[in-house]
Amino acid sequence: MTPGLEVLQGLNPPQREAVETIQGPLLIIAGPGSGKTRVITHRIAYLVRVCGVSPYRIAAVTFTNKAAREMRDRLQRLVGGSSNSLTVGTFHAFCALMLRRDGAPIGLDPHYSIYDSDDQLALIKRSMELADLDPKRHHPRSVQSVISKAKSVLMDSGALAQQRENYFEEVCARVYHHYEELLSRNNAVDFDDLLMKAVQLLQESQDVRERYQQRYQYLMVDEFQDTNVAQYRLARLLTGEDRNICVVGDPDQSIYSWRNADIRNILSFQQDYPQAKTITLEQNYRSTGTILEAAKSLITANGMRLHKDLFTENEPGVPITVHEAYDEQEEAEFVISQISQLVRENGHKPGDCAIMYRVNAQSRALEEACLHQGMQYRLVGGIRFYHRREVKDLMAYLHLLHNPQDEVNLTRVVNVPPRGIGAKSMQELVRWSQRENISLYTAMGRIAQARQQGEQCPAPLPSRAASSIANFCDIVQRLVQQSTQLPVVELIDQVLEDSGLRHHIQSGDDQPEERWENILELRETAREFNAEQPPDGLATLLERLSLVADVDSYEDSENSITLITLHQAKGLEFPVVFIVGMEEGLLPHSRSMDSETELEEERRLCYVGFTRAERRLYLLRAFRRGFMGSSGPTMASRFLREVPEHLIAAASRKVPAPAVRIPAVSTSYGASGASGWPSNKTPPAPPAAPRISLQTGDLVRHSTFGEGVVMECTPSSDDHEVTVQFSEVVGVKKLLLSFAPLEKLEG
DNA sequence: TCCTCATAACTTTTT
DNA sequence: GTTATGAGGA
Repeated sequence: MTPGLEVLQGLNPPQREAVETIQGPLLIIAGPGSGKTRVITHRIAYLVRVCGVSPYRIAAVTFTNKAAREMRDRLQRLVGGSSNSLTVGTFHAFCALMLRRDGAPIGLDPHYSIYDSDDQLALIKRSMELADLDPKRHHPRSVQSVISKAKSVLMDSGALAQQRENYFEEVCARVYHHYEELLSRNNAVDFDDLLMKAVQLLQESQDVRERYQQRYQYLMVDEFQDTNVAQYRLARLLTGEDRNICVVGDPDQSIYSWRNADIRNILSFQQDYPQAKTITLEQNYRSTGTILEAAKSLITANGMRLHKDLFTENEPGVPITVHEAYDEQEEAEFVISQISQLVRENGHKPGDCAIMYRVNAQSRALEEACLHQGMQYRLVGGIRFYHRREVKDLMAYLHLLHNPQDEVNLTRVVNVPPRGIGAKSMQELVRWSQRENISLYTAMGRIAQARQQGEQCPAPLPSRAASSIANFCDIVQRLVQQSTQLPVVELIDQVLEDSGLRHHIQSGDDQPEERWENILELRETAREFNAEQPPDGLATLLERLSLVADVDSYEDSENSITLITLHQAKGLEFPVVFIVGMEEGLLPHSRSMDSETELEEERRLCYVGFTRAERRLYLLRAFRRGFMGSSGPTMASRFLREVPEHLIAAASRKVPAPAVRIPAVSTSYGASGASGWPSNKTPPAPPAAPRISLQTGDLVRHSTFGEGVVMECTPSSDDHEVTVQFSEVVGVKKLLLSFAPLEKLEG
């Protein structure tokens, strides 16, 4: 056999065709569990080992760091050491590096800071002040989203001003203009800029463009359905004459349109490259027949879709379990006890099991249940590590040292820990620096210098404030000097000491141990790639840390179950999957329910959840769910109804219509068993009052109207309106559940 | 200037 | 149930 040809072994015909198609544009539509990553990595291995292409000339861009890392690991195994010279990374990381190395033609200083969305928001608020806008009238967040959206389609403020469609966009364009100026004055770029400026660079500098095009002869784009216009444009710009671009995606798993991902890129691709070959991967290797069929039924409810015919040769497996709990506590307790049972009786490990939910807030009840039942768990995401205050503070110091023009980060740390430079002093200082037309950092430098030379403070500041500022400035200047010489870990230690941050955190009364742990974790991360020493160590560290999400620190552990949002679960797989909160308003989310396209995205999200499961799938809902403090009744998710009845375990019950359970006046049926409640016996302690649950079709008895059938049960403010068909004489009555003397009949 | 307390406002998903 | 903001007092 020709050396290297074993990379073709074990591939099915379409997979093999995808691997062997190396010339020209290629679109791979890859259903869930169809071996997508396998195809990408084997295709790269094929290029390197069979076709003799230098790894240096191959780039693979992904959407998340996690995907990039996984790809890198697999390639390492397939092509060995030379995989190091492959370019594998996220769009953002790729752009950040390109801009740092080659950003000069578009006037970018390589020491630029990268602002995350929080920094972005802070700067937008400042821009709104400059534009004389009342933040109460226009929500900074909405402005942020308009600006970000504009950037994602490569519109600058001028373009937005021209193409505005309403008054609000006009306002945003004004803010955007100030925002652009502030960014450039701070020598900073936001996430969107990384893409937009990279495109700008490639468009405007022929030299840079040609260099990159020559270098990258083969480009692969993973999760293509999640790319936005800027990312697609970037991919096209990187693809030179050879047009060896291969994009892989699944429109049915597009769940990031809110982040301006544009499924239409797939259509554009076919238009832009009419000669492109399309290969569809339809065989699923992951899930049981039952799970796949449920997922297929669900997704066919969506309108516009690219046709796909998924199939599997796997066993049908066990039916899907649908469980209806009373509230989220019971839901959580059920899930955890179910997992314990699977571990005891079915030979599963806790690590096989994942619980997925729509919003992070849902993890709380699950965590409590884990604690309660002594189950180890790993929470993915949540309050993100890099968003924690102490972590952001330390990061802000590091950013400041690397880029002293960065006023967002300067402002953030100037009084952390408190050193007597309050809002008032800063306001004065800003005003003075503007009059003098110098940056904040320079202004501070002047004050410090005057002080050293025993001169009077040049700025109109109280002497106390002036000396605090001079002090702070001395510290920062000293650290800036050290930043180019010390390895990053030592620099971090120095910062922690000199700034007083360590003392501040450790002596604070807000969970000092935990916060210090977080600092140490950051320090540990820095130590891990300490191999990259100064002078570039700090830049690399900042770049990486600015672009990582927490999924990256995700590690398998066979003793812990996984708690994860549906979004983050994309790309993962688990033998056992629980999806909780299958309720209208949660999944689909209430903010997506009034638009058909958004609703379809919710359905795709649900589909992503279903297709993560290999062997067992559990769908859960609660009749009542806590909602910002108070709790209220819920309606079953329409997605539950889209799962064919015959795939669901007989023991579990499926709700065809809204059902509620609230305290009732009638007590005649006593214990909870009588209400037809699922058999698990864990009603949480407090609810002493008997409860009644009604759903369409239930038989009830009313003290005056007699027996009837429930037609409908809808929640109204604090109560429930029940429509009941009584005898022909009585007719249909609408009743309020809390007042009506209703009693549920079994049968 | 800084800290405490109260109030409001808000929660989708993330590079 | 949370976190961001504001007023008022030390």
